[in-house]
Amino acid sequence: MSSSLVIEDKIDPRIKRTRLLLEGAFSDLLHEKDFQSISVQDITERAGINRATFYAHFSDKYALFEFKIRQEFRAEIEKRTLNACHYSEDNLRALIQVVCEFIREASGQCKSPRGQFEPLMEAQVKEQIKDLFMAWLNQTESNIPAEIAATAASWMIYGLAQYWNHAKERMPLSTFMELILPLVNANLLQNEEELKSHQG
Amino acid sequence: MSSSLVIEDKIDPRIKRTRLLLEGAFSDLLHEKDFQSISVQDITERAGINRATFYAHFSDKYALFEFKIRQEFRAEIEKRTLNACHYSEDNLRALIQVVCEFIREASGQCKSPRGQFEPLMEAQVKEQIKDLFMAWLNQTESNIPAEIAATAASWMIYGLAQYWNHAKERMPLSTFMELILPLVNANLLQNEEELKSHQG
DNA sequence: CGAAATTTGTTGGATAAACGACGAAGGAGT
DNA sequence: ACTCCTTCGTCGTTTATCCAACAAATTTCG
Repeated sequence: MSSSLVIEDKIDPRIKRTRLLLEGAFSDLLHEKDFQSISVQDITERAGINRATFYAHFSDKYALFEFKIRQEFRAEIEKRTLNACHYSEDNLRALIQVVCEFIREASGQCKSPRGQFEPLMEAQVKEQIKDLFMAWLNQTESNIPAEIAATAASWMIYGLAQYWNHAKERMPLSTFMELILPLVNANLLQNEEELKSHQG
Repeated sequence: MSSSLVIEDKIDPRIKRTRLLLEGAFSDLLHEKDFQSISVQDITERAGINRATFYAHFSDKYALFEFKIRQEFRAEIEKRTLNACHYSEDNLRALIQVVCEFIREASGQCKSPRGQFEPLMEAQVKEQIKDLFMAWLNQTESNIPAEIAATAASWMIYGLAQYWNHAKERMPLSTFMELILPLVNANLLQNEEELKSHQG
C-alpha cells in the first residue's frame, strides 16, 4: 500500500501527531480568516503546539499549506488507485474528475480563495498531475518526451478545471467532462502506438 | 476560574495531549468491548501513544478509568458552578440531577456496565459528592461533624441515583426528584440553625 | 494439566517537543 | 520621523515521549 511516488518509512508518532495538529488548526483557521491574515502564532496556538516546533517542520505557513495540499490531493488519487495503474481513457476521466472536485472543495472551504490561496494550490496540484502522467507515460516509448507531454497535460487539465469551477453558471461535471475529454485525449494520442499494445 | 478543589498549574501541553488521547481511545474502546477485555496495549495502540508512556501517567487501566470519571464528573459540577457556591435546596437539586444523569449517561455509553465498571465509578463519584458537601458544610458550624454528614449524603444520593437508573420502568427525573428531595434534605436540616443565617 | 502466546510493568538511551529568551523585521498610530 | 506592539526566525536547555528489550505474570488453547 506504499505510494509509488513517496517513501513513507515508519515515522515517529510524535511527528505525525504534530503535523496533524498543525494541519487541523490551519484548516480551522482558513474557515475563519483569509490566508494572508493567518499568522504562524495563530496556527501553533490553535494546535497546542509550540511555535518553535512549527519551524522544525515547516519553514513558514506557505510550506505548511503546500504540504497540506499535496497530501490531500495525493489521498484522493490513491483512494482511486490512480497511482498504481496505467494510462487509459477511464483513468484519465477519473483524474480530471478528481481535479475538478478538489478545486471546488478547496475553494469552497476557504474564506477568500482568490488571494495567495489559489496560486499556491495550483502549483502543487499541477506538479502532482504531472508526476502522475510521468508515471503513466514512462511505461511507454514515444516520439514526444514524457516530460513534455506530462507538462502540457497538467497545465491543460488544471486550467480547464479552474475554468469550470469559476464559471458563473457551473455546468454539470459530466457534461463538462464529455466536452473536454477529446481535447485532452488528443494530445496524448500521439503516443498511442505503444499504448495500444500495453492495454490489449 | 480555577477549581476550588484542584490546583491546575500551567501544565506541559504534551502531557495534556497524551492524556486526552488515552482518554479518547479508552472511551472508544468502551463502546466496543467490555471493560475487562480492554488491555493497556489496546488503549495505547488506538491512541497512538507508546505503551511505556502510558505507565508514566497511569499505573494501570483502572487508574486511567478513575481519572477519566473524576474529570468528567468534575466538569459537570463546574459547568453549573456548584463548586463555587454554598448549600441550598436549589443547589442540592442540581447536584442530584447531575448525579442521576451522569450515571445514566455512563452506563448507557458502555458495553457492559455491570462488570468492574460501576463499582469503580461509584467510588469516584461518591468521593466527589462528599468533597462537594464538605465544601458546602464547612462554611457552617454544626452539631454533626461535616465529614459524617457529607459521607451520609454522598452514599444516599449515589444509591438513590443508581436505583433510579436501574429501575425497570425509569420514572421521570423530575418526579423522582420531588420524591427524594425531602429525604436528603432531612438529613441536612439538622445543621440548619447556622445555615439559615448564612442564606438570609 | 502444560506449552505457546499475549500482556504486563520496567529500564536505558535516543529523539522530538516545550520553554524562554533573543534580536530583527514589519505595521499601526502619533 | 518616531515609538509601541506584534510577529518572525533561531538558539540552548529541559522535559516528555519513543523505542527496543527484558523478565514476570497472565491468558489461551490443545
